[in-house]
Amino acid sequence: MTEDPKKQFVQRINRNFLDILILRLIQAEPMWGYKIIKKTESLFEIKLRHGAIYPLLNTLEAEGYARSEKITKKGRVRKVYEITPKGIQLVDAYHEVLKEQLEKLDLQKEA
Amino acid sequence: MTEDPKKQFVQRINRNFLDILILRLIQAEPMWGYKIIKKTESLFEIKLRHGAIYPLLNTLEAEGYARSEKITKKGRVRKVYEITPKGIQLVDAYHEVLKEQLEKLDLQKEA
DNA sequence: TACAATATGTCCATTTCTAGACATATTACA
DNA sequence: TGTAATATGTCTAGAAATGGACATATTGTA
Repeated sequence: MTEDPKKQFVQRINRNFLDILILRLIQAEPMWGYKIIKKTESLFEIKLRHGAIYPLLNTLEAEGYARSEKITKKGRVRKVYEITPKGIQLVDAYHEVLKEQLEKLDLQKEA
Repeated sequence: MTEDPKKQFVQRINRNFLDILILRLIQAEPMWGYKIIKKTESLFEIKLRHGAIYPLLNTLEAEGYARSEKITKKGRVRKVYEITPKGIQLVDAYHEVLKEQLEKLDLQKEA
């Protein structure tokens, strides 16, 4: 019952801002869906469903936040994604909002 | 519609972490549902539905994150909520997670 | 008198999301 | 040979969230 609240928040953040998580990961280093899943597992101990990841990657590309290139390596076809300038803008906007939120709530505590 | 991405993030955060938003507001200053709605409007330019706020406040109290006191002022019955130690713990956990997330993603960029 | 604002609450149809199954193909390894 | 791992994709039943209506009571104001 008393589940670790921190772990729950990690799950909530990654579930609700999965698009941002993906964009940040491919911003750090271009990668493909399967690797995003593995990376998230090792970084955050969160298992992403591939049934959620692949459609989302296609959506992000269709909306211009990412672009992909098919790369065949040892018979494995990978769709390697990289972030676009529009995607970078989105991630930056997200960071700005987080900062603003924290600032506003700090001011409140002072008042 | 010039879909301002920052405004959209504010909405997403406040929608998905409404419980945390409320706890932070009542941590800064004890208040009641109606005031939370007005405060959020002025602080974040986000309109919260009272149909979402009131049941959530009751849930937060039932789960021990907040406690309330009925105060009648000029014929207006207000349920003034304040945060509990358990609620403070939850907000702290949320902050820690946010910090950790940012740290991990900074490391990635260096790698 | 009537309408806006303050204040709290429930209910429900629609929409959206989630978990997980179904589907396919190659490589690595015991 | 068979199973695990790599790799990408679709589909859907059930769960959850959303918007907004319904409901009630008081105060302030035009």
